Amino acid sequence: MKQISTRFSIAVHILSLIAVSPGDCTGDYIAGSVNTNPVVVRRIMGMLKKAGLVDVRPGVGGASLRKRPDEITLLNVYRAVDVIEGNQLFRLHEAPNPVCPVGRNIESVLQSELKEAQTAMEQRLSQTHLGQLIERFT
Amino acid sequence: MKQISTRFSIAVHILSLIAVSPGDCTGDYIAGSVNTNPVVVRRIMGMLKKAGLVDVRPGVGGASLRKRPDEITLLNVYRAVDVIEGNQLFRLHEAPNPVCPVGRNIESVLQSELKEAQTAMEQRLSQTHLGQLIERFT
DNA sequence: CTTTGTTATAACCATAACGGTTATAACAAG
DNA sequence: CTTGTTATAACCGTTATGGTTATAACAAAG
Repeated sequence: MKQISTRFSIAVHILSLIAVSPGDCTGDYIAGSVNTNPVVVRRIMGMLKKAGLVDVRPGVGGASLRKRPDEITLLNVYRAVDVIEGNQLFRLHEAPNPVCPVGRNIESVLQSELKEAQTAMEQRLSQTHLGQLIERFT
Repeated sequence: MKQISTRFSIAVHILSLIAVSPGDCTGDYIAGSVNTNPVVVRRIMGMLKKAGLVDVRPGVGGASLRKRPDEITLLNVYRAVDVIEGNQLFRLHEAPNPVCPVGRNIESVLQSELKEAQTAMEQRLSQTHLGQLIERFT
């Protein structure tokens, strides 16, 4: 991966729209604001639904939040859209040579060290919630 | 991206090997410890060289560090192997609809917020240096 | 000068993620 | 029954990735 997928930023966009104009949030309307295909939007809304963040029903247009905006953190969204694999931001090369002291230990050493870096990032994501963002969409 | 490329973890592996057994660090030897193809190793060593971390010369086998292990942080390595694009971990969807208040502002709002999360991660990477790692390869 | 072991790099390939697109089915309300 | 919607499968072009082969250039030893 060169970059984390736009699914994340699109998901934040979607949730912001629902928070701001709960009335008209059909897939097509949202797609118009995001500037992408409605199917892309619905795919992501399906993930947000599965994560318990939004309420969408087949057939009936419009979506609604299942939590208050200040209860939805960026980390919640990030997790919902399944944007990194197996909750491991860093991929490690596999099966280094166990005969070599470096090869034998690098996996566990890096694992713990990189996990801390990942946690620092996620911890920062958890400090921002949707409520703070929509204040800035005036 | 689902995950950050193994180039990063392989680069740390390479640098650790050079720090620990400076003598025999040919591309083939390193590839044996990493358990991959020598060309993959040399590609990454080329990046480390370009970043000024390592000294390698065509023809002559063996590599050496250009800085002390405690002067090489994980962030230096991470930057050297060019593992994320344009120094932006998070990719944003482009050209949201400027007519919509959300579409008009989401880019800048997310940009600043996500940059902070990214910085938190990188800041943590910068706190660990190669010297600390090789202590743990006993 | 030639041989040997190396670095450097281009080229190619299979795999997978991504985001867009079309098509089809199912559902709800008027 | 019609209309507008959600849900989802299927396909496609683009790109990153990591492995592989091949070729050139270089340096040291003989």
